[in-house]
Amino acid sequence: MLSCINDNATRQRWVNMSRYNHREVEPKWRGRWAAANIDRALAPEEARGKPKAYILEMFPYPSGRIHVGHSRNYTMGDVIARFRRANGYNVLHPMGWDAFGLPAENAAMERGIHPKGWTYDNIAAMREQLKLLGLAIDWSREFATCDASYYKHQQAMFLAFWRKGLVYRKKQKVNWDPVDNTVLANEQVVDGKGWRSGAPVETRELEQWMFKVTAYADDLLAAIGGLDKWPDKVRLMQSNWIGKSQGAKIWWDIASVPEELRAMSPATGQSHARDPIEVFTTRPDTLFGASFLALAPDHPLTKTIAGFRPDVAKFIADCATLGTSEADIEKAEKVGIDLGIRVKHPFDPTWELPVWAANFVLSTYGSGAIFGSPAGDQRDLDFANKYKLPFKPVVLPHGADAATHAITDEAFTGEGVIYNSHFLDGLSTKDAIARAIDELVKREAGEATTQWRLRDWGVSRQRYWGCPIPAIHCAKCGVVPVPEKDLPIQLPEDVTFERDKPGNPLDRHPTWKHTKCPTCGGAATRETDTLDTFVDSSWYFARFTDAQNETAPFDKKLASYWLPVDQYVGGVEHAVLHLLYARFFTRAMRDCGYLDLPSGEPFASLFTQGMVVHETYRATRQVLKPPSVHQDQRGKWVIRGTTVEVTPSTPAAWGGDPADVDRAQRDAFKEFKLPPTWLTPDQVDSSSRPPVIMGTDIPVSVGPIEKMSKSKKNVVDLDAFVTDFGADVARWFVLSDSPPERDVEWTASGVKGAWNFVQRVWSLTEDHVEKFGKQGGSASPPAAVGAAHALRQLTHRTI
RNA sequence: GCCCCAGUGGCGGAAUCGGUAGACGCAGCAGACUCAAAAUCUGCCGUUCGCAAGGACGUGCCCGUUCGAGUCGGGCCUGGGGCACCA
Repeated sequence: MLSCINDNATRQRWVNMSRYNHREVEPKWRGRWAAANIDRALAPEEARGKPKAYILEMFPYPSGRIHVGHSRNYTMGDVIARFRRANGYNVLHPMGWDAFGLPAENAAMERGIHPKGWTYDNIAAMREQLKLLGLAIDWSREFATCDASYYKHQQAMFLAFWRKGLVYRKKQKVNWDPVDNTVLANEQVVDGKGWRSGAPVETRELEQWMFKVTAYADDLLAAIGGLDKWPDKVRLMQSNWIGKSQGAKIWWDIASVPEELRAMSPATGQSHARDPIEVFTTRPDTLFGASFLALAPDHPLTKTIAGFRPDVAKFIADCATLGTSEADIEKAEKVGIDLGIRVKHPFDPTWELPVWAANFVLSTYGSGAIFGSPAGDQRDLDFANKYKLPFKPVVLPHGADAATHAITDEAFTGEGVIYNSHFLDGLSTKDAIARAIDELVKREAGEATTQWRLRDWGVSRQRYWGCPIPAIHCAKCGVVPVPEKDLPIQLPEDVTFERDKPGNPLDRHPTWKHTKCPTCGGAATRETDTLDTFVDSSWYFARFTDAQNETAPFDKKLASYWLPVDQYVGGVEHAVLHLLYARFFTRAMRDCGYLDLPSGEPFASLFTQGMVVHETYRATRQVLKPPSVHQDQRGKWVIRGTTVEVTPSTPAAWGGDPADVDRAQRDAFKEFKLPPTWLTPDQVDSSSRPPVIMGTDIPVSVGPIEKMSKSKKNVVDLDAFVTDFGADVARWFVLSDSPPERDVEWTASGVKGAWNFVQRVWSLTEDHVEKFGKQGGSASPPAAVGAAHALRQLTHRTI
């Protein structure tokens, strides 16, 4: 934008106009930069002493079109990349596409198109839009994760992880839609029902592929301390997610069980009628306040009881309709059922406690069983009160009187002095925990233990549009890896997505899964699960360092030169999962010999940018009459002078389908309904209050200011904006309007400010050139196409 | 429900150690210049009472610590992100 104008005629024209014409300037410089190839990262041996700088923004999912909300992330990375280059760094600033995922299959199902075509079409459109922004990106390294040339390396790495013992198979719960006969993602479960079928969701257990993230739990936690260029909030979220807690395992001996359970137990070996129940607790100091044991609905013992108790079976089924989302499970009303088992208190064998199943106990944490100590835990207290289970307080807050302190509706979760607890009386919370564990060990009723919240990563997806898992199921040899020479296992393209053909298209494909066992040569079937798309994004940053490599995921030397990423920029919504998985994957790649990176940390510095938000607009429901409504070129009924669609009501004289009515009859429509749909900002005139539909006086209701999203239609399309105002206005606005880590609200007044600023900068330079003329060599170095020239422009840009 | 973050004029925000709340900017309004517009320049710009001088209130809410709180402590409220199959 500050670049001098070398072309005299053009300059004269603009000076006369005295106005910055982005429609000429921006394409011109984009073309020059592309021709000079200034954005190409240098190979290490070319760099000759330049320090490296790897700048990366979280790569986009190709959902369709880019709106100005997306542009902030890339603009921030772009500014850093240009600044580093101007400072003499060898900069790697690449771009690619996180291209596998559910939306492509949804589009395929809804519109009868192929996920592959949909995805690559979107990529083509979005690439052109991104280029309009004039980003300093090394496009020679572009790839999409759905390219077989990318995922074949992912398959090879999967096999390497498998050999290293980081891959295993395990039963996992999934959401099952009994009508569509398909596995549902959590977002596809709405109020406990499948989003398409509306049928109550069931949970099923499937044998799934797992990555052993917990093998690195200690290191993933400890290394957070060294990530000093990460935001504190992200480090805290990661620590909490890994969730290391010290506590105790306690084994509760069985006192009595229902007759049916005793009868079905074997005389020797493991038996639910005899084996103690294991629970994990961080508060063994409150053991004397125990009131009950609670098991997860899918605890093995609960399931066994359900075998002869229909009420327990129904309880399990009811819990299953909540789906697998932890948020849904914990928000549900706390309910439980007495399993008819009694256990002995570890410190007093004459004290018997009931064993319940409860919907708030998670089978995925600890042993899937807890002991309830109601006075010290709100959930336990609510549960005890609801089912009239007796309890007593055992922690006396500092300053409280033991004679009068009582717990009714509100638990006391803080620290204090233990009382009502025999040998623990008078101890502090901390001392009582140690003392209780000593006693448990002495009585062989428990032991100290470390518990992690972090679970292993289930990577199996029963979906088509993902990376095929390179495994073969053989009746004789079991599950065997695909030999590396047979990679890639490519997705078949002749698949169908009709709704009435349920399940995974890979699984029902007539030929694809049938193959030979690589071990015995007998008939065998391929694994039809594909990998979680988080796997694709767990190593793409390494692929960018050597994106064209055909024989390996990347050259070890190149990856070791560029990694770690010096500045990673992305949304805080990825603060836990994506970043944690990438940290795991990098360690796994290191330990499988792909990478020379002792720390195993992929991102040295992280920045989480704020969102771009915008007002939302909704049409207010009303009925319109014919003159204000007409049919546009596509045959849709719209409000005259707008693109807002309305629904024709059936004419009074005709009772059939409106689509069948002939022209004359259509003109006879008496009424059109404007439903309360979301409206895009360009359909709304927001200069009047209340805002109205553009070109009409129909009022619009203004909704909350939200993150720009397709579903709320509060998006400003990038193409149209750049055509009207230019990329620099868009870039300047998203950078200047608000601190980068905070949200920025896209407003007309903000755009005007950015526009005025760009104009002012332009006229400043224009005036300068007019008054003082060009300063010969210093303003325009002789080697105008060389790096010096580019560097000078970038310096100007960066100032 | 649990974990994390944010709340200050019309808007973005500033106030670095507890010491004049609203720097700076955007938008807006008024004026100058201009045939006119744009650009530029000047002025006004938290709410409220007042002719004015000046006063009162004011940093999401309540309570506390302090001579003094946007800032420190406790308790809330609202909005946003995440909760392991959206990406």
